[in-house]
Amino acid sequence: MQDVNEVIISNYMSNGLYFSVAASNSTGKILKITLPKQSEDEANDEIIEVHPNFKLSGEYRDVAKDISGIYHGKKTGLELDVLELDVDKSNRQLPVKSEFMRNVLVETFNIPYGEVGTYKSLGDKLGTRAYRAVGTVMARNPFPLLVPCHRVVKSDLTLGNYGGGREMKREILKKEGVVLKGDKIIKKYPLRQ
DNA sequence: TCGATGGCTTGTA
DNA sequence: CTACAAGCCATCG
Repeated sequence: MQDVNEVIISNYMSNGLYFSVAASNSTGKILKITLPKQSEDEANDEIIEVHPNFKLSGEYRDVAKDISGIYHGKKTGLELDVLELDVDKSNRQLPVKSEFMRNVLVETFNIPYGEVGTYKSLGDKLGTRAYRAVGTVMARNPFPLLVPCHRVVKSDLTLGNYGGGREMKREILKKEGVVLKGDKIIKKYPLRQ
C-alpha cells in the first residue's frame, strides 16, 4: 500500500454547519472526518493541518452529506469499508496508528444507532482494562460521527467527555432517542454493554 | 527509553 | 451527592 500523497476534500453544509471529509486519492478510502464547524474554511483547515497536500472536489460530497445527517440524528447507510483502517506501520500519514486503536474504532462502529456503550464495555470486549486508553482513542477518533464515539459514555452512564463538547454529545444522543436526565442516561434500554 | 498524561473505573470516606 | 486515591495501560515526547 502506497503512501498517502494527496487527499481529496469534499464538503457539505446543512443548517449553517460545515462538514468536511478527506479521502485518499489512491485508495478512495476516507482518512478524516470533521465535526461541524462554523465555516467551510474552518472545517477544511482541520484536515489540511494533517494533510497539507490536497485538492477540493465534490467527489465525496455524498459522504459528507451522510456525515452531516448523522449529526442531525439520521441513520447512515455507510459501511465500515469506506474508512481507511489500515494500521500506520511506518510513517504513511494513515489515521489509524495501532492495532489497539483500530480494534477500539471497529468496536465503536458496531454500537447501533440509539444505543450506547461505555469505555469499560469496549475495553472488556477487547480484553483490556486500559479504559483510559479507550478514551484516548475516542479523543483521537479520525472519523467522528461515522465511528460513533458520541455513543460511548462512562460506566455510570453519565456522558463523559467529547471532542465537540459535552453539549454536542448530549444533543446528538437525544436526537437518536437516547433518554437523558442532565448528564445521565436514565433509560436503561436501548443500551449496549 | 522512560516518565507523564489521559473523553476512565473502582473503592473508600 | 462529592472528593480523593489508586489502579489500569496505550500513547507521546
